[in-house]
Formats: sequence, C-alpha cells, structure tokens
Amino acid sequence: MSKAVNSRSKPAETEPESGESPRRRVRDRIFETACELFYQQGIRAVGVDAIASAAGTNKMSFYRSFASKDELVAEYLRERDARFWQWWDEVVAPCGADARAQVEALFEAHVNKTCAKSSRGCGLANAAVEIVEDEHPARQVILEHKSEIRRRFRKLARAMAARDPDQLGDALMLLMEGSYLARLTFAKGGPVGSAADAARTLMDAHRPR
Amino acid sequence: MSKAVNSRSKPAETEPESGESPRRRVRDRIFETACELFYQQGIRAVGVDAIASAAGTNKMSFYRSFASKDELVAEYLRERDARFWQWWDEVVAPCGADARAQVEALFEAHVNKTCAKSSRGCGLANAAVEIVEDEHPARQVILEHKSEIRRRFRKLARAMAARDPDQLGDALMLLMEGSYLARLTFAKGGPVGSAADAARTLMDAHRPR
DNA sequence: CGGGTACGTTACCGACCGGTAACAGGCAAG
DNA sequence: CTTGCCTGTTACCGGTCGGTAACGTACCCG
Repeated sequence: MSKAVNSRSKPAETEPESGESPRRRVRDRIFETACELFYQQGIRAVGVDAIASAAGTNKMSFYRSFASKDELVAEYLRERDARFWQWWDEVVAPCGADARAQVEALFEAHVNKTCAKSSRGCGLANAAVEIVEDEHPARQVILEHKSEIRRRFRKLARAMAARDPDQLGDALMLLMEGSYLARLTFAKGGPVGSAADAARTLMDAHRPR
Repeated sequence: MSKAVNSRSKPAETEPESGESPRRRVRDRIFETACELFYQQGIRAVGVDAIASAAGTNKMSFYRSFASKDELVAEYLRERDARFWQWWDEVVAPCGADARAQVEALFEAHVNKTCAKSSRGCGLANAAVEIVEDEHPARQVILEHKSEIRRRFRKLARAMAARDPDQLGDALMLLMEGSYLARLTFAKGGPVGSAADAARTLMDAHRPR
C-alpha cells in the first residue's frame, strides 16, 4: 500500500527523446539504496536482503540486476570514484591554472565536506579496510582511485614548483587520508579542522626560493 | 589426533612461583589467536567459531572465557592500545626531553613499522571503520586511544615551542593516521615513506623565530 | 578416594548469509 | 489478443552467524 503506482516510463527502443536512456527503474533504486547503506554502515554490515527491502523490492529482483554482491560493491566504489573526481574538478575549476590555489580550494572544500554530519569519511578507504581479499573486484577500483589521487597531488606540487614535488604531493595526500580516518572517531572539533592550515604550511615550506 | 597431550601446568592457587599468574591456558590462546585474526582479516570477517578452532579449541570453550564477541573485540582493542603506548614510550625513551627528537624518532619508527609486510595499519582505526554502532563497547576504547594520541602530539608541539602547537599537533596526527590508511592500499613505495619527512618539514615551519 | 575445576564434544537454537527455482501478474509493443 | 519483458512473491538451498545446554572426562588438590 502507498507504494506509488509504478508508472512505467519507456523501454528505450523507439525514440529515446529525453536525453539519457530511460532504462532505469528497479536497478537504479537498488543501486542508490545500496550506495547509501554501504557508505553509512559499511559493506560487510549490509546484506543484499536489507538492500533490496530498503529499496522497496526483494532479493530476487536484486539478483536480476546484479550478478553478485561483490559486483555491486565494485560498482558502488566506481560510483564513489566518479563522484569524487567530479567534486574535485568542480572545486578546482574557479582557480584556473593556479596550482596553489587549487590545493587550497580542495582542502577547504574537503574539510567542509568531511566535517559534515552525515560524512563517514572516504568510502573507498573504508572499503580498503573492510575488504582484504586480493581477488575481490573492489581492490582494483580502490588502488586506481588512490593512485590517481597521489598522481594528481604530485602533479599539482610540480606545477607550483615545489622543492620536492613528490614529497609534497605525498604529504598532502597523507593529510587528506588522515582526516578521513580522524573523522570516524572525532565527530567535530577534531583534528580534521587543521588539515587545510597544515596543507598551507607544507606548501609554504616547499616554496621555491 | 596429533594434538599434544595437554600437559596441565598449574592452577594458580598455591605458590605462583614463576613470576606471572600461571592461570593461562585456553583463554590466552584464544585471545592471542583472536588478536591476530582480527588485525589481519578484520573484525566482522572473523567469527567466533573460526577463532576457537584456530586456537585449537571450540566455541564452547570460547564462551566459557568471554562473555560475548563484542567484549572480546573491546579487549582486543585495549590490548592494541596498551601495546601502542608501550611502543611509543620505548621509541621516545632514548630522546630524553627533546620533544623534536621524540617526534622524529616516532615517525621514523612508525614508517618502518607501517611499511612492514605484515602490517595492516592501525587496528583501532580499522575498528573505527568497521564498527558503526555507538553503543558498541569498542567505540569508547577507540575514542580514548585517538584522543590520547592527539593529546600527546599537541603536548609535544607545545614542548618544542611551536608557533601554533595545537595546529602542529593535529597535523602530525593527521600524517600518522593518513599513513595508516595509505598502507592498506599501497603495499610499499607508497606515500607512507614521505610521512617522516613531512613531519620534519611541518616542525621546521612551526619553529619559533 | 572423593570432589572440584577446566576442558573437549555434540547437538542444538533462531537468525541471517549469498544465491536460486518456479510461478503469477502487469503492462506495452506487435 | 498474443507475445514478451519486467517485476513481485514464495519457497527453498547449504552454510554461517552469535550463543547455549548437557554430558563426558582428565586432572590436581585435599
């Protein structure tokens, strides 16, 4: 009851008028629900039954859309990855080519985001804690994500002509990762608030003379 | 079979001759096994059945020694906490009252430890990722542990007369936490190696003029 | 010897895990 | 109307989860 009448949209074959493929219904509801639950409660803590019923459907429909829970987890992390880089690019956009300004904007936004009430740190990093098996499809997503972060920070450090760009890039990354972790213990008023200032201090220290 | 003949040692009542209480058998085997498994594979990933049989006993003996898995988890974290501070004090001891030298020694040792092959970062931090429930007995242990780390780093920063000691202390903590997290993704050659240098740079920048 | 303690063993509990089979209904395109 | 697709529903699978009851036994102490 009160379940909304399930108005079927369009099957996508004929005339995909409104931009994107309209083939979205159960699968997307399940996926969005899963992303939320995985992020808030952890991956191992959430079963497929819980996901399905939280999405207003059942386990059978889940397995009609996803091959396995592990695949869903990997897709969840890919989504997190994509959103992260979208966020990054948006934050960085107003700064033009000024690498230093980009990093400052990133850390400012990062601190804000991470201190938010609903934040549970970095979903990718959390998954790295929970998932130990090397063969798990999630591990590759995590590794690529974190490698790209490292690559970008080092590139930014090079762009600002830091004395030791690789060292500065890594240090900035450590600060960011550290605040993800700290967020899980200290709700607010924790060390996370110092991340942006620390980043500035580090960049100052690496300034070319 | 081939299980060794279970040579009983002593029941502890009369004459505890050899130093420590001899009341250690099954309980301690279980506990040590649990610590190892929890650290290496994660808390949620390890069931009490797996712990018991890895310790060469069974679930019934487990529940004769521990009230619940949650209590065992909390005790595991308390053990980690105690070992950590023991490590800390040992590393710091040769430095006398030189706060700067203490932090440098800590980071040097920390990088070594964290890059070791069997390292899975910080057990307390990992637990903070896995355990979400506020009422879980582990949460308090985690919070106290991380608060103490923060307190000590800030105190050290004050002792070296840093320009903004709280800020420096927090930054050092973020570096350490960040390398715990980074370790889970980058086996070696990762950003962890830069933690010690970054700490030095930060301390230099906070030097009183 | 008699009792207490520590431990192993087996079986069980209800709940949940990830995953599947089979069937029923609704809706849209042809 | 028929066909086919998508979805919901129910029941089930073997296995594991945390946790317990009952019983048997080896051992040390008095």
